[in-house]
Parts: sequence; C-alpha cells; structure tokens
Amino acid sequence: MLPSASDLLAWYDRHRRRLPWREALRDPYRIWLSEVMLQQTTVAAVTPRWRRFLDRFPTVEGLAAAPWEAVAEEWAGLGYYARARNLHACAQAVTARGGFPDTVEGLRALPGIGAYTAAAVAAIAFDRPVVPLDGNVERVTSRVKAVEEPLPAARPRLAALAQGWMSQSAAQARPADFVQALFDLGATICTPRNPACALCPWQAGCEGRKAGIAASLPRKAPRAARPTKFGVHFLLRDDEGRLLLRRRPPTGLLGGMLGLPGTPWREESWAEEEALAFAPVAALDWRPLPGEAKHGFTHFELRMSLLTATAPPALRTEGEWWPPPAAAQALPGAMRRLLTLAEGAGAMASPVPRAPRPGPRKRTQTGRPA
DNA sequence: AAAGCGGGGGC
DNA sequence: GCCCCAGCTTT
Repeated sequence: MLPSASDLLAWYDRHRRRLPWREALRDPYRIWLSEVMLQQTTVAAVTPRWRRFLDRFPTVEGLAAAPWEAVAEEWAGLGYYARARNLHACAQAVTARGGFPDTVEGLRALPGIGAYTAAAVAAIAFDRPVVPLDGNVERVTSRVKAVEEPLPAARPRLAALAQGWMSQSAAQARPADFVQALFDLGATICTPRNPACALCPWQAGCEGRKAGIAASLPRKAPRAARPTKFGVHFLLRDDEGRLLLRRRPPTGLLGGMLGLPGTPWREESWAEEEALAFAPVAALDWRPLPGEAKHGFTHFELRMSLLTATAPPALRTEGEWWPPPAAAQALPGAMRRLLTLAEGAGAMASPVPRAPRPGPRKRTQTGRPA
C-alpha cells in the first residue's frame, strides 16, 4: 500500500512553507536560480542572497551577458564556487538556445544541472511528474519504507520508491506541489533529529516508525577524518589603504574568486623565510601579525597566518587594489577571515564591515598601524 | 565508487 | 564538536 499522496497534499495545503521562489510561479529562471543556490545550502542562507541576486541580474539574458567578475562578486560568501561558474555558463547556454528546456533530459545536459536539479526544475517549473532525490526525500523515503542499507548505495532504491509514489493520480494532478510537499515534510516534520512523527500525515503507514528506528535513518557511511592544513598570506596596503587582491586560478578550491596572495596550503606548517618566496614582492619589510585565522572546509581545516607590509608608491605587481570594505564584500569567507584578523590587530586603515552592534563604536584610528 | 568542493546554523 | 543542508563534477 502506497503512502497516500492525497493525504500529503492535504497536509501541504495547510502547512507548506512560504518561500519567496514559490511566488515566482512557473518562472524557470527564478526556480533554477533557487535550486542551484539551495544545493547543500540552507533556506535561511539562500533567501536574502536569492533576492539580491535577482535585483542585480533580473533576467537570464542579463546574467548571460554579465562579466564573470560581477557574477563572482555576487556569489562571494555562498560557497561551492563551481556553482557560480556553471550558473554563468548555463545562463549563456540557455540564452543561446532561446530559453530553458522543459524536459528532464534537456535540463540535465546543461552545466551545473545534475539529476536532482533537472528533476526539480522539470517538476516545479514545468509540472513534470518526476521526483528529485534530495536530502529531504532520502530521509522521508528511507524512513517510510525502513530502508537500512546505508547511503550512498541506497540512493537508486530510494529514488525508485519516491518516483513510485508519484504514480498516484492525486500526485499526477499536482506534480510541482507533490515534490515540494515531500521537501516540506522532510524539512519540518521528518527532520534529521527528533522527527515530529505525531504531526506527520504519513505516521500510520511509516515502517521506520513502526520498527522504532525512524530517527536513525537514513544510515550513512562513516566520513573520513579532516586533516589540518597551513598557509601564509600577504596583506599589502598601498598609501591609500587599499589591499592587493589576486584572482585565483579558474578551477580548484575557491576557483575564479579573489583572494589575498599566499603560499599553497599544505599539511606542514611554514617557516617565515620559506613563505616569503611566495610574497608579491619579497624585498619589503614584511611583519607577522600575531594570531591566525581558522577556516573549516569540507575536507580539511585551514590555519592561516598573515604577513603585512606597506607598498612603496608606484609599485608594479600583478593584482588589483581594493578598498577594504569592497574587498570584504567580494572575497570568499576564508579570505574574509584574514581581513577580520588584520582588523583585530589594528593593521587596517579602515575597519572591515561587520554586523551592526548596538550603541556608538570607537573608530579604528586612521594612519600608521600601531 | 570515491574524492573534491564552502559556509553556516542547530544542537 | 558534529551533523546537515532542495548536489555537481571529475577521476
């Protein structure tokens, strides 16, 4: 007996989340943008960034015509920067062919659109009866059917289960709502910890609940330990207080984004003399800042230290000079932390913008660092 | 099949 | 501190 699509849709009509991209009815550009931003990223993090992105790039044609530097700046801080590179390439492909394809196969062929996003856009923007398998749907399906096989091996089985539920006539009548109902069930009731089974429209037929193992599903393969890596970065300020930034290589970690010049990141720490070989200009009075900036990546923990110097007038070196507030906006989070470290040490001519604090605040003194 | 790829929030 | 998040691409 299938879990009732009709029961789930009735629950959805009463309890669905009000999300801004759900007001963009059948606009594939806005729905696609939301889906890409939501890849491994929470609704709370995406919401303000989705609005801001659309203010700057209201149409897919406008996004396609924009320079990469503008797209990178708009994506800075959101993470997984290959998404931004693929987003830009996808916008150009869509513009060239005169609009979004309306089938799973057509969408799947575009840059940055995998099995999940192709199904999500097809279902939500074009009402195709396909179920995208995301973390929510994995959780709901594995619990309802008490699937104990661990991920990722169980993924094909879970996808087939969810797609089978779509075969009911109530789901076929409202494919976009049915998949979003599955998302909302997973996000608000069938949560990773402490699922609210008593409120669930599917509690009666849930085999995981019956067996008392729902909260422990889906099972997952154990994850590898994260090593620590070290890097030394260079904060070079010119006579106007601007900072030297460089564009990172187009692929790899933080690919295509701006950053402070620095050493490679490796598991062995760096001696200062050794690091100086990577300085933008070696023959300057580089001074170490006390402390370090830490940043957690998915697969390693990074500890960065900072050397600072003042650039002589008319210095010529590769890179761009950015005023600190604009730099903080354009940098990925890991690099932003270095600016925060420098500000804390009083090494910046102007403060790095931060969340507003109550009450008046003493300005960092302008001029020579203490 | 496994690894590389960010950042933030909840507990 | 650990886990998870509307995953995709490359090897």
